[in-house]
Amino acid sequence: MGRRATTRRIGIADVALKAGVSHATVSRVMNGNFTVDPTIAERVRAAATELNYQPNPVGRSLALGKTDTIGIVVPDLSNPTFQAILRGLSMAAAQDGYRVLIADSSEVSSEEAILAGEARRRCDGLVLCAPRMADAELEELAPSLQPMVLINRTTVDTHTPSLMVDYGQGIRELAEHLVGLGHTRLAFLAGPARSASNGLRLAGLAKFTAAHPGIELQMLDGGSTFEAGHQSVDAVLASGATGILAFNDLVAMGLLSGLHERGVRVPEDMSVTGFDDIPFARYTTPTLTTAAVPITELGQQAWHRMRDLIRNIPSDEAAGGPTVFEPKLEVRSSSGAAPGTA
Amino acid sequence: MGRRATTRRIGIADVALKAGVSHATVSRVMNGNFTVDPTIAERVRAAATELNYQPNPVGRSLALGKTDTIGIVVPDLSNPTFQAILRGLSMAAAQDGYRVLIADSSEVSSEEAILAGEARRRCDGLVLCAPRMADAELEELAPSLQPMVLINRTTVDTHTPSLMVDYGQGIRELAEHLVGLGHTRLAFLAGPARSASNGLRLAGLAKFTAAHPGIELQMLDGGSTFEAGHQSVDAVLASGATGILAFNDLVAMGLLSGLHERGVRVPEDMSVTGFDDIPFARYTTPTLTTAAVPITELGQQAWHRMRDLIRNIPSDEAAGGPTVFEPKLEVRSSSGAAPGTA
DNA sequence: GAATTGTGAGAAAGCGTTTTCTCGGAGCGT
DNA sequence: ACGCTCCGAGAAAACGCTTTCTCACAATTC
Repeated sequence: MGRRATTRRIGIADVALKAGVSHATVSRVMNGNFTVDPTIAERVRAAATELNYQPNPVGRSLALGKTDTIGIVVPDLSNPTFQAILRGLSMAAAQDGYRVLIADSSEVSSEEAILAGEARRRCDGLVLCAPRMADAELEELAPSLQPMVLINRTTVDTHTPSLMVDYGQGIRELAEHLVGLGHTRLAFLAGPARSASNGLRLAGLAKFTAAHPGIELQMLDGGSTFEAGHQSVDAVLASGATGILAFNDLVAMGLLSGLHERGVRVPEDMSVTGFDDIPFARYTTPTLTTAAVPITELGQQAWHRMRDLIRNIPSDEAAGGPTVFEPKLEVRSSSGAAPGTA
Repeated sequence: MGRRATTRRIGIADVALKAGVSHATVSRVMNGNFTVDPTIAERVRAAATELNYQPNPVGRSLALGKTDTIGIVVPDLSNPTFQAILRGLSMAAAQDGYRVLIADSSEVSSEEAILAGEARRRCDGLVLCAPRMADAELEELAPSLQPMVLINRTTVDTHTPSLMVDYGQGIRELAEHLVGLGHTRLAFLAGPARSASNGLRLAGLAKFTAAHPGIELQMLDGGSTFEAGHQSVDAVLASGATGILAFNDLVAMGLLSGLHERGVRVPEDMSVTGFDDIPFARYTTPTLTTAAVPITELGQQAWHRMRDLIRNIPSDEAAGGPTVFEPKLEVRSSSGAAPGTA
């Protein structure tokens, strides 16, 4: 049995004793059950405040079968995208009296499954961002994680809400934007190879090239970080491209920084675009043209889906497939007319 | 009693039944208690894996009196500083099998106390970042939140570990750095008035001015965000100062961006410094001179202190006052010789 | 005035674990 | 062979709460 090392925290029993009633009555009073004589209720309340009684949430959770907590699994907490999702989720959940437990898988996909399971068991639901997890594993895991909301992933079973960002469309719009500025030689600074969202971008770009046979589009290896962008300066310059589509804003910023060091002017000599529209994108020099993803809102939506799942267990109005967020082209000053254009 | 709406999750009882033993034995096996006949242990393990049994952490927590979870209260999850603390904390705690529950007070200091209490009750300990909370309230709250680790705050009672950043020293070094570059007219773009860390910076600057009677230092109202920095361009230009000490990197970046729009060259016409050395500081244009605070490490340290608190309840080796982190001057290219200097 | 309904509060049964207590039985010494 | 110790496993209590069940007592009705 649990040994409480220190002086026992004061519990419902202490209040009951002090008020001269039973535990049950104290519980009823604390939960606003009105089948209690006002006189007694007052006495209980007085005792509770006097003892500064605070119900133990663990006992409560055990009895109620719920924890008022949801978990979120993210691959990397240092990534602004996941920070924003977490923030949106946390704020929205807090509005409804729920807390958020975080689990950072550190990009280790084997950890994702374990962390997800552990987090789920401690919580009433799970928001899963697992971009690297294999489809098969996700599919297998999904049933045991319900209720769950997926970010940028889907399962075949329809009752797992899914929030997707249309990266393909976004990157396409950015490419079109560059073409509209007269660029004919483009390069895509790709993200991590096994990233699901990178795959979506590639698919979008495939459509783009199909629609624009005259435009050259090179694929450059990159990554998802500042450093990756910074280190790819040479490759970018060697490519001869004048319009660069970076995997995301971080990469674009790294690239911007590297180009500045090399004396390459943006956008006069070269145009650079990001993706995500993280808060910093507005304040780079030059300010960054990007595709804005309403990430915080996405986190918020994740909570709303989760809330629906938790509340009306039978209702399944979200069966209309994944909710898709369309990125919005955000033209700033890192993109401009191609060199040699009037 | 708790009604389980859906089909009951499989519990210890199911395993016991299948293995033909008692709950107790299953528990013993699951916890690696070796006073169990290996034959039976194997049988139990087989039953457990076959049923895919996963112990319910809530029941476990109730029995054990611990949750293997710690809480962190932050004033604003969109602030990179707190994101970094959270990350360091979360990663370090995960190493030891602990999880992190987050509570964002949204800068509402009245919320801080309530959130802190709620989080604490659900967890084994609390890391508190409450820069706006009144000293008296903190002092009053502290006993009920133990074990607790404070960030950038202290209590009079000595057994609450405290992690402090020496903002005063950091801002002083930045100011000295600017003076060393020949600047004689400086301005400090202050942070939120009630912020504890802003107070520390002001104290540091007071020492600075005392030591440098010949140097002019103006105090400008600012804030703690990009926007604040961006909006203070006019005030900065009007001040006539050539060396600007921004409250933090965010403000510095906003200012940098605003100055660029106005055609003011940095560092040729004006030097700008930040504070914190957030990851982005390396990639601004120009790269930002700042005082580096090892924030992630601070989060990590917070966990280590917490771990000590949780493990050896009596031991109190940390009684040597708060741990102070000294910011390290990080000279980059946003600071340079004062205009008109050889 | 006796039977019936209603009301409010205590007793007790969970929720799912861990751990103490207890006890049957095997092993050993005399 | 008897008694003692030791060991392994089941019974049961405990963790702190919620909620059903139950029952005493008061209030109504015929």
